[in-house]
Amino acid sequence: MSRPVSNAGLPTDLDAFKAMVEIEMIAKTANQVFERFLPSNMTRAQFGVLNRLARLEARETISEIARAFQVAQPTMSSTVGRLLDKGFVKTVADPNDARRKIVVLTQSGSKARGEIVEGLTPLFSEFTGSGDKEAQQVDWSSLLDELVKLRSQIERL
Amino acid sequence: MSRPVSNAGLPTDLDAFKAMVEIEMIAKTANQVFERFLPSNMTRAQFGVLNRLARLEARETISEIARAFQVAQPTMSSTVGRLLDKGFVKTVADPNDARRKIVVLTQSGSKARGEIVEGLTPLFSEFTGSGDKEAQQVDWSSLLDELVKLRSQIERL
DNA sequence: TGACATTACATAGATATCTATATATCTAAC
DNA sequence: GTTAGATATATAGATATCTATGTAATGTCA
Repeated sequence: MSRPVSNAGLPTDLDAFKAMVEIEMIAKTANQVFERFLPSNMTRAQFGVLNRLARLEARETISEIARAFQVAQPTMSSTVGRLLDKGFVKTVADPNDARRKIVVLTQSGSKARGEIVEGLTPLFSEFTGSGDKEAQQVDWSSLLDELVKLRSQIERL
Repeated sequence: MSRPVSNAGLPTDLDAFKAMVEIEMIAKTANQVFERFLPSNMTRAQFGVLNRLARLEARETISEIARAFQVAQPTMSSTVGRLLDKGFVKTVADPNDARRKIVVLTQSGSKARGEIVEGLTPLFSEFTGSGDKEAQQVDWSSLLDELVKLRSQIERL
C-alpha cells in the first residue's frame, strides 16, 4: 500500500492553498454583507459604476468603465443599461468620435449614490472598529503587505 | 470651504479598506487563472462539485452540496443538472426519503476530474514555488493567520 | 483615396447566481 | 389518522458574467 496523495491530488494541506481558500470565502462573505446595505433595486455592479462616476466626477465611455472594473465590454453595456432604465445615468454622444457613448451621472443617480454611502457608514464603523474584546485583532498593515505581494505573484501566472 | 471628506464619503485611505479591495482583486484574478486550466466545457462551479464528490467519496444530496458551497439550492440544482447532461454524475433515489436525490459520480465524471487535477499540477507547482528571485516572497503562514482572524471578524457582521 | 485593421458598442446565447414560489414528502402534534 | 409545519427539489424570472459575432466609425498605410 502506497501512501495516498493528500486529498486526492490537490495540495490542500499547504498554507498557500488554505490562504487562497480563505480569500475566496472572505470575498464571498464580504459581498453578501455589502449587499445587505444596498437597496433591493441596486446591485453591487450597478453601485460600483455609480460610485466610480461620482468619486471621479468623470465622464467615461462604456469601454473605459469596463476596463476599470476588469469586466468585458458587453457586461458593462448591460450594467449601464440597467442604470439607464432607472434614470441614474444618461449617455451623451462624443462629438469627437461617433462610436463612443459617454456615461454621465444624473441628479437622481448622484442622490441615490449619496444615500447609499450614508447608509454604509455604520458598516464601515463596525468593520474598522475594534470589534469584540475577546476576538483576535486583525493586523491590517501586515495583512495588506502580504496581500500586495500575493497579488503581484498571482498576476504573473 | 470645508475640507472635503476623503473620496466622497468612503474610507478608501484605511488599510482595512485597501486590504478588502486587494482581496476582491486577488479572488477575481485567481478565478481567471484557474479557469484557464479547466476544459472549455467545464466551469468552476461544476468542477467544484465534481471535485468534492471525488475527494469525499461521498453520496450527497443536492441540498447538502449547496450548503457545502454556500449557494442556494436552485443554484446547485442547476449545476448538478449540467453535470447530469454531460454524464459526469447520476442521481439515485434515496430509499429512506423520496424527496431526496443522491448525487453520485460516474466513471466518466471521475475520469474527467482526474484529468483536470493532473492538468492543475503545473499551476500549483508554479504558485507555491519560490517564483521570481527579485519579487518579494509571500509569508504564507503570516498571511493565513491574518486571513483567519479577518474571516471570523467578517462573519460577525 | 481606397483597402485593411482597429476600436466602440450592441446582440445572441450560454452559465452561475439570486429570490419567490410551487409541489411532493416527511414529521410531529393533536 | 388528519392536519400543520418543515424539508427537498423544481420552476420562473431576474442580474452579472462570459465568448462569439455583427455593425458602424475611426485610423493607417500604400
